[in-house]
Amino acid sequence: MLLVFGGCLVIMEKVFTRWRMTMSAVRTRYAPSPTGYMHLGNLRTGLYAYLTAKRKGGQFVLRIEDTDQERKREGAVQAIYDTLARVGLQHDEGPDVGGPYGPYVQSERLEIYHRYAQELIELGGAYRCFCTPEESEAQRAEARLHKRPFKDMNCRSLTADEIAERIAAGVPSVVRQLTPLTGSTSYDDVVFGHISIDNAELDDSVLLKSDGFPTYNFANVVDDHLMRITHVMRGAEYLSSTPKYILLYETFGWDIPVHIHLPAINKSATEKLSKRHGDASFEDYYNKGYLPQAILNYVALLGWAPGNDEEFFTLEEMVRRFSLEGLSKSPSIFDPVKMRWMNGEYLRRMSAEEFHRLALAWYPQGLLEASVDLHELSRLLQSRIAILSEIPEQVDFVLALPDYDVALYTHKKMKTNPEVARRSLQAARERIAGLAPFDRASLHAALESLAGELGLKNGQVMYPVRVALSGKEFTPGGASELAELFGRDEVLHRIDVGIGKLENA
RNA sequence: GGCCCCAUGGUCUAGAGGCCCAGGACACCACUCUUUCAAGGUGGGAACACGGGUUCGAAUCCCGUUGGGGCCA
Repeated sequence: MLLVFGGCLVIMEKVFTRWRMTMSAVRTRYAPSPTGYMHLGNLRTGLYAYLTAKRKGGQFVLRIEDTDQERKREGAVQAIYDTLARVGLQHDEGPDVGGPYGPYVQSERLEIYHRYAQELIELGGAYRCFCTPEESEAQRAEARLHKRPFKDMNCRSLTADEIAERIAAGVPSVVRQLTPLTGSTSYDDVVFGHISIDNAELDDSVLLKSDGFPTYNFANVVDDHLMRITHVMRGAEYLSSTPKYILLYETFGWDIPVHIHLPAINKSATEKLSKRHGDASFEDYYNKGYLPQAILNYVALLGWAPGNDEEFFTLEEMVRRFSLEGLSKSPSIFDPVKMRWMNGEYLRRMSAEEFHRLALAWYPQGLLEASVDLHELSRLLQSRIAILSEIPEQVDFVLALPDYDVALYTHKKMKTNPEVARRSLQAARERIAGLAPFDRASLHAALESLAGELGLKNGQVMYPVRVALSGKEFTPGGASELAELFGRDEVLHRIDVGIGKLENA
């Protein structure tokens, strides 16, 4: 009778918990480590966390996980703020903006972890371990030999007196999670479904290090609970250690948040995105001339699908369209080619003025001072580049005519060779010298009719002129566009150089 | 090695038993437009890892194999 009653209570409590979870506002957090760079997979996790919260009108919290003091880097926190600001993921609470559940930097929460570690020990969920690193290592090796997880049975069974004695003697200690020897722990992940593991398989991992810092294994649970996080989103690498966190929540008697693990983003089937190759971080791409919005958009699509064929979304649209059902469980490979295409697409879709404003930062200094219509140059460039960093190489011929080879004048499809080119250039020079007005349309018309008069194809005149003006095989814009850009004097000069080359060949 | 997870074209994915001899996008190829190259337009090749079940019917459900990833070392 009592058992039945107890069972009812448990069920009621579960129902109540679920009810409370759905009724209260969604709170998610983004918890990067200040390592100095923002991994794209990480950024995506932050994005999804943001979307999950905002979709339901909830809060998005920024927490700095700096318990790994070795990986900490100067200026890294600022870099996190900068990146979030650039992509538009505005946090409601965080170290810089404050909030009711601070501090939001883990290294400033050490007493909190100490307090809860002590409580956990009293609740039987953890124990003090006095083993030296060498002793622990030996035990671990022993456990491995027997294919058993590591549980420090010696320290687990220390009496209160023994513990007090050692503490009094100043023996350094760590706090380890006390994982059950029997039974199993399970939870339901939104993406991966039901995850279950035998408790016997769990390691007694360190919760609090001897230097007083907590490990991720402990801090994430304490903080997520204290910060009222309702939906935990993180990389799938935590999928199999989450049962240990569940155990912690249960021992403390805390509500278990919804867990959402996200598959990794890799470089290839066997390689991860690595910092070394400069292909892993937001900054890498940003500095290469990729647009924050394009990066965010592309990354959003790695692991999430809206359910239809759309693939261009502003952040606001993503907030509206995002749904956890669209998350996929298999890891994805970052495709730099498609990333590049998408960035180009963003470039092409923006207004000419907006593009020009961005392009300005990539023009060589000399060009900014030259008497060249940069608005016009930008217009020529807009459909021809996919990344802003391609601008310098595209416009290098504008300031100075390269020393090119006359072989350039030979083009099969255009039906030109040095002979034809020389004839065309000489005639074009004459025609252009007296042309008025000197603009693209009249230039085009003049060269076109010139071709007719010479009995040549348009390309047989246009192509040599374009080569003479640029000294390059490919250029943004054709003969008339470039001529307009340069102005008469420069055009005549460059054509003369071309004729000179052809005569000496 | 033990445990957990994953599996649609080269890549990102749609697909939640019949609408699928599988749709979209990038990439690739061809054609087209054309004053070069792009951009644009049109078309094309290309996938349900394998083997067993379940079912009238499976890419979709179950089991196994293979491959891959993660965690613990």
